[in-house]
Amino acid sequence: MIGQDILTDLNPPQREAVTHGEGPMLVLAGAGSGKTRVLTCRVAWLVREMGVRPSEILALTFTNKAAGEMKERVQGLIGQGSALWIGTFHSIFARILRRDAELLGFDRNYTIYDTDDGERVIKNILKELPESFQALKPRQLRHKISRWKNDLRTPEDVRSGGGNPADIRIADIYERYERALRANNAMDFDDLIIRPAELFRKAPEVLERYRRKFRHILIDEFQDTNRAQYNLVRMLTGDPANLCVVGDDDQSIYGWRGAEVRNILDFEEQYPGARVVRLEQNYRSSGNILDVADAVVVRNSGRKPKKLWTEKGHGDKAVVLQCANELDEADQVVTHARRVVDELGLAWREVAVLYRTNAQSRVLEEAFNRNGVRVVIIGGLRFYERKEIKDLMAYLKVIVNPSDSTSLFRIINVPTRGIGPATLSRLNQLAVGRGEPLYHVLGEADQAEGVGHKVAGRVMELHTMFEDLRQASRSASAAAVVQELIRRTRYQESLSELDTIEAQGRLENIQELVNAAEEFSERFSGEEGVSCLEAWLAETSLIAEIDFHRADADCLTLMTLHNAKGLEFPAVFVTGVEENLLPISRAWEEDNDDALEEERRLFYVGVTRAKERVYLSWAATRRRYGDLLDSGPSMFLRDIPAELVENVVSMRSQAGSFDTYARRQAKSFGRGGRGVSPIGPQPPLFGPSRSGSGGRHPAAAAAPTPSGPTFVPDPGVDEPSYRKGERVVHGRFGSGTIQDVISSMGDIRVTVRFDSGFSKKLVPRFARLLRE
DNA sequence: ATGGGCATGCTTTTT
DNA sequence: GCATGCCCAT
Ligand SMILES: Nc1ncnc2c1ncn2[C@@H]1O[C@H](COP(=O)(O)OP(=O)(O)OP(=O)(O)O)[C@@H](O)[C@H]1O
Repeated sequence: MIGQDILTDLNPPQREAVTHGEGPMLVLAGAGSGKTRVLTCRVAWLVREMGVRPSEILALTFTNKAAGEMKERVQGLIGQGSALWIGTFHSIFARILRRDAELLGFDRNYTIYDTDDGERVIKNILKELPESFQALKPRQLRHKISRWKNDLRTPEDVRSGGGNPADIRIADIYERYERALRANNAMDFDDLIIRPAELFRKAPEVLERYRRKFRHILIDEFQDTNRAQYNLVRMLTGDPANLCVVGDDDQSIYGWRGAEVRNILDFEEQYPGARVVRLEQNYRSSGNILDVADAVVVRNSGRKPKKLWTEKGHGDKAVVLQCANELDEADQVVTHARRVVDELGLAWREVAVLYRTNAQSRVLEEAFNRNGVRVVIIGGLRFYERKEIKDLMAYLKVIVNPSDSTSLFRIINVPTRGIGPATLSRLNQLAVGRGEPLYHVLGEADQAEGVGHKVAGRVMELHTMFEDLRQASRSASAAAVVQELIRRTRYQESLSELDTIEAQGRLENIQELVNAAEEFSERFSGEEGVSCLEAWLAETSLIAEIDFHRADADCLTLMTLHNAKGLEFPAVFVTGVEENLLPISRAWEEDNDDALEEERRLFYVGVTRAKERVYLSWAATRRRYGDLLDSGPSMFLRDIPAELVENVVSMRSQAGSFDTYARRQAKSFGRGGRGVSPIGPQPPLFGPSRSGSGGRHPAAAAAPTPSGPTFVPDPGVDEPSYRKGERVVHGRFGSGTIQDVISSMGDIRVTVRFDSGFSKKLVPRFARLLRE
């Protein structure tokens, strides 16, 4: 039978999806059911059996790593594949944009700005605005603007949309931001999705070209596409739409960045006549693991019901680790990781430790290091976000795109070369006066008013260097340019002279960057009209930390739950399964049930990464912002049937409850030291266990403590009731008036209108509100 | 121009 | 609690 080898390892519904002919198709299925495998095999099938040329297939994945793996596997099946367009939305459309950027008023060599660059632009804009704008935070502004862009709202839309007055002011900043990016010949991440749609509208012939080119479009992790991405795909698909999307609404975990689950839920309406394939057999996890994950996610409303089954049997129970604090938790995780590696005969690379926030990684990392276990941490401070790396990249961006003044500003005096703020402002004045980018006046620094002879000379020297490197970059490899850049800026020397441990680390990173450039240069086979350096910059701008993740070193992996999506490990630890952490407390934001549901899905994603064993750990107290936070087990743990779980209570946790008890006693009786009784009452495993946190916040420290000998704290005591119209003071937001009081899920939430004009929904228990 | 000292904000997740 | 960023003194 033809195509036999492609279909061999597929079950009947998978085959149905792989061999589906023309027209739209949705593969909607739970975790580990082989969706990604379907997509890969389908690409191979289209080429081998349907006569589709590789260059006519567009496959969109969530990460570059997933794209690489898919490419590799397809190549294995069809023996070719370099012509395939497989990549992330961002990298594919960055490429498409590069070709026709001129039609949008950008140059082909445009720079891609990351969030940090975007914030710099906003900071610059704020400098030119009156005092009343200065309280706005660049970070939040950038986030807000990004959301608007993803929702396809222009500054005009925001202004006329009848939003609150604050937003209308911010629309001005938004408009300036867009102008600034254009002046810098730069695009941010959102532009990479929005601008192609703009291009297609402006130049229908370009759209037509790509429509004809991409006869088949396939999308993985469809539940995490946003509105702009959906729109783009909609434009590109013909009629009938040869569009195959694959996803799981239960794994939608990027709502906070604009992803729309509705894209997948409404697919059948949007593409009438779409074939829907459901996969129900899970090949990854044992039964208990699936049941644990299901028990939590089943509580979500508005999901497409689905039940996975497995041939693997129940397998091991999930192990719930109750710990005293985050240090204890880390020790427990290490101990059990050792044990499971031993019991199941695993390599360290087959174990993953997951957490909700990057901040949790530090304690875990240290515990593993102490115990001689090598770990690799994904995320947190990313390689291409380190200062020394960003500096060098900024030079390269200027070489490729001289209009990029944001990058030029960044490095014009790094390492220091005597071009101080005064010089800079004069140069800038000259440039602005001429309506040119800063770079253009570097060569004539001696013409600028008030710039000394010596300094002007240095500026012109810098200009010469840029020009030389620009010249060289047309033919030389990226590696050669980087090396020459480092030599001429004396970047390494300037670091070595510092002679600190920190500088040592930075030097190593620079070496690492040179290696990366070399590796790329060897791989670079030449693209029409694109230099090696340009191609390398484009790639590095869109790289994610997870893309580096390789299975070669035998290291245990530490990463966030988000980064774990799409991966699988024999043993998985989901840590910090506590109230306020998973689900995370969002006391400072608008509350809605959607957020809680997304937390459930995050838990679901984490648990379903496990093949054989899953551990769920929680700590009774945890240090956060330097405050001690009493949290208690996550509500998710309560949803798991007892028979699926094995409970382990750490030694310190047993002793710790006594400690806590003693501390409370000491507090309420005004005595220090430990209690006398060696046997403290045990706290209930489930149920509230909170108190005011200590630390630098007087409001919290003033919380009353329970006085009786029973341990169960009285939740009413430290939660004074609030009334509408009452005046309160918040540590950060200042004073305001209570607008509304609601109680939901056992929490009291108040809406406060602060005198500064902002309204916030707050949970008084966390928000440290004081009465005025 | 550097470096120490202080203040601030941050911890939700990232292409 | 930590990291960054700003200010001022040198
Ligand atoms: N028909 C099959 N027979 C045996 N194993 C399979 C089959 N289909 C998939 N698998 C295996 O099941 C595991 C999960 O597959 P895959 O990653 O494609 O699932 P997925 O649906 O994309 O998962 P998730 O949504 O959780 O990322 C992989 O190890 C894969 O090799």
